[in-house]
Amino acid sequence: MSGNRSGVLELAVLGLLHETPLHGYELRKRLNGLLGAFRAFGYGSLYPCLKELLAQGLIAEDTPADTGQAGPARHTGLAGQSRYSGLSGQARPRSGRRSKIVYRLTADGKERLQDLLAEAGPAAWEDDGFGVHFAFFGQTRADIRLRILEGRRTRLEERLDGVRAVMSRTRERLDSYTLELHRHGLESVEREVRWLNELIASERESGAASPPPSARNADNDTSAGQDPS
Amino acid sequence: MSGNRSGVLELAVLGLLHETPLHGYELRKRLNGLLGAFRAFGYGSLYPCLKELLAQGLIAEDTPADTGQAGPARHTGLAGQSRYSGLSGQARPRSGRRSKIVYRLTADGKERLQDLLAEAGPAAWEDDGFGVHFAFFGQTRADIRLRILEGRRTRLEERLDGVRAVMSRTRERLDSYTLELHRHGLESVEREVRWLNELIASERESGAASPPPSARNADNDTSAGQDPS
DNA sequence: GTTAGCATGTAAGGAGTTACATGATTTT
DNA sequence: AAAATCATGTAACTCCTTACATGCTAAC
Repeated sequence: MSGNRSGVLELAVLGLLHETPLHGYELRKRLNGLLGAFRAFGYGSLYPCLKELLAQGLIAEDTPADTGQAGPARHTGLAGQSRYSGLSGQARPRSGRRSKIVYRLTADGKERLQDLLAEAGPAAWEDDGFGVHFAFFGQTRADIRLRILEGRRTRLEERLDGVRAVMSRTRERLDSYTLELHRHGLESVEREVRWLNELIASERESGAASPPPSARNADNDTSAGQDPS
Repeated sequence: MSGNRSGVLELAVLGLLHETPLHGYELRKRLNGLLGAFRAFGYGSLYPCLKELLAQGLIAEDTPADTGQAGPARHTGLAGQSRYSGLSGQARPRSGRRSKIVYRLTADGKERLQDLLAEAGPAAWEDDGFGVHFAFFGQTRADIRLRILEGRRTRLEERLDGVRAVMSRTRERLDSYTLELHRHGLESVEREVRWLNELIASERESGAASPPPSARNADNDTSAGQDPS
């Protein structure tokens, strides 16, 4: 089966494109802005990902005619119908010549994004996955947010237990550097647990009125509408 | 060009085997004890790694009290030893055929380990690499330790700069969750920088007498000697 | 007498990474 | 006109993960 891209990148790309259509280069900058401290992607990761999302029909190339502006989508160029098919023979048979390729979410892509955002399992608790999911909490249902935060906390607490067990079991064998590493690691994890506790508390507080379990699901306009402001 | 294993695992395995010969199963437990909070490996990673280290001649199967036959004594059954003291001791089978394959470092392996420990470049600054290198600081030369700590600190400070730049550049575009993610990430990194500062200070203090640049290199007992029972 | 834990592996593949290659546009 | 930066891509590779397959042995 072809690469079932289910990693961090897919969610990040779909999430960003849900906000506004973008071309690859700009997308990468926003990506690294969004993920900031904890993850960075290069073009060598991004473009193959876009290629495959395109192949799966989750995103589409935006033809110059239909997006008026959408931020940096200025294809002022139109520049000389130069050679677009150099070495690899495959000419890009799209209509207007443009130097940028602007991608937008398709209806399928929006659906897929919703699925990913509704995912509250392991993929959303692990280090990387959690970061991206958290970054898109603004688009995530309140009950899912809570489940993810709690799942993450549980995950970290298991990790704490494991480390503490090791530390007491093998106390005398560890040299001082290893010990210091564990001490610091433990402290970091404990700190993140406290952070999660605060977030959970504030989620519970602000979401006290909203019903968690109801099958609320109301956003899929299949129509193209990338609203042109 | 077989897989030039240059990742976290190689160093961790060589480092652990330098302390004492071990078989795979036990090795993995120590591995996950050593790396504790920040990394975990399964057998599916460990055994292929051992296989390749063996092929490269960096480790060797230990034939304890070889009872004559067996050539390549791969798990020839009927190990009749009494239970060894579980997890704490390395009192292992002192007689008969083993069902375990005990690995030890070869001379080449020791050399390779020294090379890896002397590495103070990017591989030793990145998240994973740093953790392992730090875990073996006890076997690392003092000047290398310092270089690694400083390199790591520089790396983190660059990251801080990057995130801060993004945060001020795109201030109004970030929703509150993304902002909170960045805030927390920033704080975590700042905390690690402070930790590094303390470590660096204490390294400088305690190592003030030792000469940093001298090519001191002094440990190779090629003699084996495991099975202390 | 069957689970639970010890012990060793392999095949397939996932999720990117690195290094490279090329051109267009803007700035100096 | 040169340099910087914008912009898009590919091939090969790395390093590990998942799922599977197998058998021994100790304990309940």
